[in-house]
Amino acid sequence: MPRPGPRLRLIEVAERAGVSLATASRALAGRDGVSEEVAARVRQVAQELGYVANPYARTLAGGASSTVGLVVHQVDDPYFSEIAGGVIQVAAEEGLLVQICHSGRDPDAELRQLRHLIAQRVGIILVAGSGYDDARIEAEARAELAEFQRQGGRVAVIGRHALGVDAVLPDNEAGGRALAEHLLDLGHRHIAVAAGTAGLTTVADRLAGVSTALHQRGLSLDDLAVVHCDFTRDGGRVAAELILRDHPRTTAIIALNDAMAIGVLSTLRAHRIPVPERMSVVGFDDVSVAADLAPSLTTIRLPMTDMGRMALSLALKPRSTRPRRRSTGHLLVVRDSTAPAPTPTPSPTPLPATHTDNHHPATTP
Amino acid sequence: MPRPGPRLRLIEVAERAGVSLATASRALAGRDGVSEEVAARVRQVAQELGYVANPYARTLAGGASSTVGLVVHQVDDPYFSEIAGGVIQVAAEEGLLVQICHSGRDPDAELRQLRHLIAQRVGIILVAGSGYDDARIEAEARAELAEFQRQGGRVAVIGRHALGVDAVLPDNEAGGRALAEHLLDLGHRHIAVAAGTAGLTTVADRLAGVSTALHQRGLSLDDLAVVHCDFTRDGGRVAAELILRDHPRTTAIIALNDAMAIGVLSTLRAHRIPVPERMSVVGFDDVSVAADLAPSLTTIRLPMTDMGRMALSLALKPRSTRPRRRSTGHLLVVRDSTAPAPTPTPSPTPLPATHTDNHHPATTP
DNA sequence: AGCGCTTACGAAAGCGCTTACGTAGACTAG
DNA sequence: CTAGTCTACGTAAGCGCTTTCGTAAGCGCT
Repeated sequence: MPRPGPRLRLIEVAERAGVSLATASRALAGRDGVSEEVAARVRQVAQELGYVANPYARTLAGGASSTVGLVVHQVDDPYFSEIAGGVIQVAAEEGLLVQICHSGRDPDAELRQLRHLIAQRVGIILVAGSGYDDARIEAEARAELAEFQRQGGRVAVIGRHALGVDAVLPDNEAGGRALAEHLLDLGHRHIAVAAGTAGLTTVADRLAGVSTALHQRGLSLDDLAVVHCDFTRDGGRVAAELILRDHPRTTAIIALNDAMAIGVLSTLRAHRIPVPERMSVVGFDDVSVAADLAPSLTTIRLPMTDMGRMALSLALKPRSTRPRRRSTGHLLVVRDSTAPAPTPTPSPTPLPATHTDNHHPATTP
Repeated sequence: MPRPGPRLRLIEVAERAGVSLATASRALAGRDGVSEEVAARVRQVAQELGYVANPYARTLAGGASSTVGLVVHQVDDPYFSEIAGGVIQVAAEEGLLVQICHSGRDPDAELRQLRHLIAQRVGIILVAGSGYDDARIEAEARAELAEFQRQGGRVAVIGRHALGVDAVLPDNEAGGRALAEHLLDLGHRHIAVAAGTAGLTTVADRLAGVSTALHQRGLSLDDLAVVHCDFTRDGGRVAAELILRDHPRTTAIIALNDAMAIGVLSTLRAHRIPVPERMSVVGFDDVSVAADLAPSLTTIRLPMTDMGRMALSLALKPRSTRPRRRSTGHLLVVRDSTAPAPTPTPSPTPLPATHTDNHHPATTP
């Protein structure tokens, strides 16, 4: 088993292979200008010696930096940790390093992190998480990233459309529509939305989908109570309290992500409101615990891990003239938290919930 | 607002401040040998220009690398993502970068990642997650880390004791004991353990705690059914199936982490076995969803985020002669998944569960 | 044979920083 | 007043790599 000595340098490999430093470098980088025979020998020696190039020297000397910077809201949010998992998988396959930093869903902090990553000369920047409804911030971020790309950096984002770079776009609008249609099909007419902070584009997009569905069914938006709180579990708790207080006729709550849905369920449980018999609840994202809640959560499945993989794969391709876009697709997963709307005089035996999937697929397929 | 130009170098800062390159370097690094007056001027200029040192050049030139490598099983496991969150917090405060890689709970992969990080010349290595009951692997890892430290690297681990480095040690044994005592107090006498893979030290330690508690109460281990499966939710599912099949008298299941507990609950629900009325279930870790499950999960709370913070803080201190150890402490959190053991002839109205905490504390305190 | 062209390789110049080492000038000591 | 000691700073030598440039050899062509 090759044990890399204290500091094994390329020159050692080169000498051992009987070639010059330059040739060894070229051989290992797969550049041409080296005969296949010599290249093979160099690789062989490097392998035997367990040589790993010093990335600092390599980058300093002008090679592309092999580290990818990933900006997320918080890694300990399941949505982002799954994305990060996907990114790390691909990075490992490609021999890249992943640096993770937090934006804390704060536009200014995000911009700072972006600048920091650029100053650190990472080769690839990935930004995950909603954009902001703030023209100044978005413009600055856009300019910063454009300049970074002009200097050879590669960028991809997940879930934002206004940055002029390759993007993986979750089906927010379509998912919102599917959620609303599902509830409408179940007969709900008094629907409330536990929405995240106004100003997040993800929130706006999902909400737009909900509105569209209502419109198409000829319902006015007056029937829709929208409550904006934090885009977190605690925000969901607060939102549910507000909905119960201000919109007592509500029979279904759409939480715009699973974290909020968990908060909503928690509040409903505290108020002893049976779900789904008296109140249906839906979430969005399908984080892995959604299937294990009680009741298990009807939600929109987004392929978070794949989104992470896709984002890095996009960034790895040579840059195209126009920004690429990849849609994620989505899937309505109906579980136990939704049921037909209660009739004004509640039926003694409520119908069982429509039920297509009670268990989450294995986490390690 | 300072916008770092294409490539702003230290020499520019030095010239602008009217000093030499060396002086500028010393001033920014806070070395002495520079008058406070000059140092202040240099810092001032650097600030104005938005100068950020090129970390590759800095590291190559012999300065300590400012990146910390974090090895976890999987970031998308809540246990590890919370730890990672803590590490990232401290890193941000200290201006460090965090590189995350996966070991996949595979000893060989972990060793590879370790070597890779060392080859990448990170300055600090943090390893989170159980150790392995494999003398060869542990010895190799130990040797690798010792050599890394000999060359000035800093290391801290979370949850492993055999590596001869600073360690943050979760209260696995004590937690296991507390769990078992809780169930014994509730009158359970036929207890089963859904244990993770044999060979993980975390599993062994927690199990040891359970055994100790049984012994102290004068119970033989024959009353304890231990089933080893994967240390994951799916492992918990399988374990529960086996327990139901092979140990039908069981009235309480100790899952050695929350992931397994979630799997256990899932299987019990599928079998329509009421929890906690007919079967009590406990977990370990208190991941943030534990409070939101149905029933909410009685478990041992470990301060994962703090563990991450502590680990990096330890590594940041100058190395001590003997490895430091920090215990995490633990807290038994009793929720709704545990209740008194059912009497052989089940009482018509089972007692309500002991109940001290039904809600998880806010995620962003 | 002589010319240009290509191919395979080596020599050497940096990349942007840190840090020995050298050297003024300002002291104290004898 | 000279020798020794600090202190504050500049000069220059790398850190380990990539890459430009130069060159010798091999090829086909006139």
